[in-house]
Amino acid sequence: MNTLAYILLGILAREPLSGYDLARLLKKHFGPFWAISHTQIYPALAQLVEAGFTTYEIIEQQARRPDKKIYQITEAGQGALRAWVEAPTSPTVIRDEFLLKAYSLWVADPEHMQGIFREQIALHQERLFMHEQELEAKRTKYLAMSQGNSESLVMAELIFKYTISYEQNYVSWCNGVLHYLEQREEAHRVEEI
Amino acid sequence: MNTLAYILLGILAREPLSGYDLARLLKKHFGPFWAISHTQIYPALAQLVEAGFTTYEIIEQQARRPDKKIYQITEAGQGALRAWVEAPTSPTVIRDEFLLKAYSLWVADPEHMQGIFREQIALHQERLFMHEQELEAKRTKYLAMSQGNSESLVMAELIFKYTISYEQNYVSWCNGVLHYLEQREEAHRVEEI
DNA sequence: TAGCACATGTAACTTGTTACATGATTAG
DNA sequence: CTAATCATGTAACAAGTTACATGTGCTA
Repeated sequence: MNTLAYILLGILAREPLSGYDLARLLKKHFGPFWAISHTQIYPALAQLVEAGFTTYEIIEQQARRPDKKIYQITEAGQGALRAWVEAPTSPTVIRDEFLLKAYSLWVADPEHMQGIFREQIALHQERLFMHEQELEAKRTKYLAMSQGNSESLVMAELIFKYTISYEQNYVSWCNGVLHYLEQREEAHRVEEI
Repeated sequence: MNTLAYILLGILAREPLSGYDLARLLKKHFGPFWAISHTQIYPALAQLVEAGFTTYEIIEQQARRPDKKIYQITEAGQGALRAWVEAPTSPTVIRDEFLLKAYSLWVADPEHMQGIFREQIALHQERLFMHEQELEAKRTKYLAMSQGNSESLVMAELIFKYTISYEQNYVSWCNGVLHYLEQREEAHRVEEI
């Protein structure tokens, strides 16, 4: 069982879903911080079934669509998920290609790089906006249901809070570099006169 | 040429180094945000030589140590590096396993999870401290050399600034979750009475 | 005398991405 | 008529990790 398998288990612990639905949910909620393609999901689900952590039932579809397989977590699966959550996590590596480019920024054209940084800022601001909207959506959903499993919703909220602060930090860093680049250009111009 | 090759080029553009030295420098400076093992570095360097982006000279070692290969960036290599830096970067995925565990936090034992979060906080605080120290070291190095390629040092500084703010953000988020867990425990205790 | 620093590499394995494959329905 | 949505999968490839391999000199 690898991380992907536990991600799927974590979602199935909230509600039973098909592989397709899992892919969609993952793209929407986890897209920017853990991209998973459907080609990974299907073998992983088969693995989970083989390990006895999930079962599935085939739903015959109307309108002659391909049959659905709805996956459900088993008790063994819940135990495995819990063990994974409680186990120590090895330190994360960020692996951000853009930061590495920034490290070699000095070899590139400064004016061009201002454009590149503006692009990145726009991208992360868009993500920020998206996450803020999703947080709002979760909040209203949370208020609507006064009973039930509210804790799982609180955790989803906390994840969005993290991604929001992450994107805010990213944008403000990019802005800092951009200001540096602009200032330097200014200084160069003064030198020339 | 993949990202790894350009990372190596980016370092070699600053100073010629051996594979072993590259591995050491990468571990020290890039460790927490782009881990690279030496087993990846050697084939990548061979690839760079084949592409004509680097050359190397063999340095015979005293004390009967294995011979060193010192790699140097070529003009073609500098061009390739620049093209990579100036090219648009596809959006980063964070891929943080701990966040995914947090998403499934509600299935685990709350008291145990407080311990897990305290561990993470300690880890990231340690990293934060490390980065702050390295930033200081870069600053003194930067002030010491009044001439030369100061811009590459400025960029290295900016990277450390990013990692520092990243870790600060991470720690403060973990603290938020921890407070939530503590509060919830408190509430449960009151309920019981 | 055990382990670490130096120095370079290969091979097997795991994980993730891209391309391919099928096939109906519905909206623009 | 083209693209998107629904729905599941396989296969080839790229990237990254772990284990193995060699050999000396220094330190605890």
